[in-house]
Amino acid sequence: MTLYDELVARQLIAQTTDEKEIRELVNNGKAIFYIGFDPTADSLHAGHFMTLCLMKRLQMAGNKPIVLIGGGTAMVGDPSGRTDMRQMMTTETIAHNVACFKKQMSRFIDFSDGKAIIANNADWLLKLNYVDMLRDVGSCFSVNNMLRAECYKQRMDKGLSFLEFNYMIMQSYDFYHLFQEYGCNMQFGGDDQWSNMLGGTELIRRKLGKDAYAMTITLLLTSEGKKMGKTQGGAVWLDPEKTTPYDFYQYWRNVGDKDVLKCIRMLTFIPLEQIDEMDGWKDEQLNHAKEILAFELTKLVHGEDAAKSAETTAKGLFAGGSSECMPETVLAEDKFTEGKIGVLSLLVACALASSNGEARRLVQQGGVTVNDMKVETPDEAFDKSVFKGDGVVIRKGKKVFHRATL
RNA sequence: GGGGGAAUUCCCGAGUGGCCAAAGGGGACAGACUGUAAAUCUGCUGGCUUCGCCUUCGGUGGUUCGAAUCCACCUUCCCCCA
Repeated sequence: MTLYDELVARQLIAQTTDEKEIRELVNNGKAIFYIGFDPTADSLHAGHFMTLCLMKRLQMAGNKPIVLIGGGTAMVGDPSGRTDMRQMMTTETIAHNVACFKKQMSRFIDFSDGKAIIANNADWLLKLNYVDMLRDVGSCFSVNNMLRAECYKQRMDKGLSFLEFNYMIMQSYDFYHLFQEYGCNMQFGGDDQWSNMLGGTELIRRKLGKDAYAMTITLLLTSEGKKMGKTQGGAVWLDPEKTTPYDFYQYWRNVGDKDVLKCIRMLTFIPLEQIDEMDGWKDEQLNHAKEILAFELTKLVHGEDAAKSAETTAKGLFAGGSSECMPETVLAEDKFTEGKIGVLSLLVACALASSNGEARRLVQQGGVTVNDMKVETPDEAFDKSVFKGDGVVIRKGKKVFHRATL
């Protein structure tokens, strides 16, 4: 099976400008493609993960990836998928984020011997002169067309600043620049980037009379239509400091039934034949498929050891027993009053509740268990001595485990 | 440049002088059921020393016994005209 067919089989491809040509380039390792990353946070998140995997697949087939860090475009802010204006970022923050990205990406992309390139569009965008720019590329864009683009349409009554309106032009300029500088002939991106990407191919055609291609990747949505990789607390990060490997594992362990196979197909490197076999799985087996998904992804992001440890921890905890590996809080001396600590303070100290009120509610609703004993009243207090040694295992709800020690 | 409108708790959105910690929905969280899934039902959703008190309704001042609600100025946004 060719690489392109595999991408299709994995349902990764959403739209293409010229399927035949792209197939040809990609399969023969002739694509020099770029994908843009906006450095809006100091870590990549689960949403970037699929993109990184795609880059890896393509690189393994001999194609050359260009990671384009949007240090310049971040100064503008992409309005796509946004109902409000992005917050402007300082140059220092952007530089810091860029550094963090580079580090995380090297896990997926091989940057040795010029097999991949990292570029930062701040290097050329920030130097542009306004009038030159207008004359040079501004004439190639039709405002009428731009306004028809989906990403702008959504913003027509919510407000769209001129700053953001220019995002498409910046992104198009990037492609144009990379085409000339590195012979970059293809751009990939999320499906929400489609119109921005077309802007680039169009600009190259107009300015240089040459063809470049664009392909979008299916956005990974849950069966409810929400973006995958988001939790109430925000994104699922790839940085173990921001989302622990255990939590990362748990996120995938808990995906809905309907989404499991889709995730396995799109995100893992498990051979397609095996995936097809899993396709018929139900109930118990399907539940097992989630373990596979969680394990595979954790392995890819955090390494095999971390994945194993996350798996063992999860199995230990959910099988009823306890386990060594779980988030832990060391209780400071001043949390105790006369050698005791109340449940409410305990929950707050372990960050299981954000306030005493929330802690009280949890207890009243019967959601708190300490060392397998349900806490009945908010007045309950624990003697300092019980925290000695292995400490105390606190369970909030069904899934959140936490250890408190001295 | 002129005219009209908007800003409410995590989000959407009611509320136009006291009965407002603020309807309703969504989300989140907890309980029951389960497979660490989904669906469903229930509870819950500002803080605290919790039968009471304190801080919130874009910002700053003001009117009033009393303001999310009225007035002034400011900020941001939307719509119409140019």
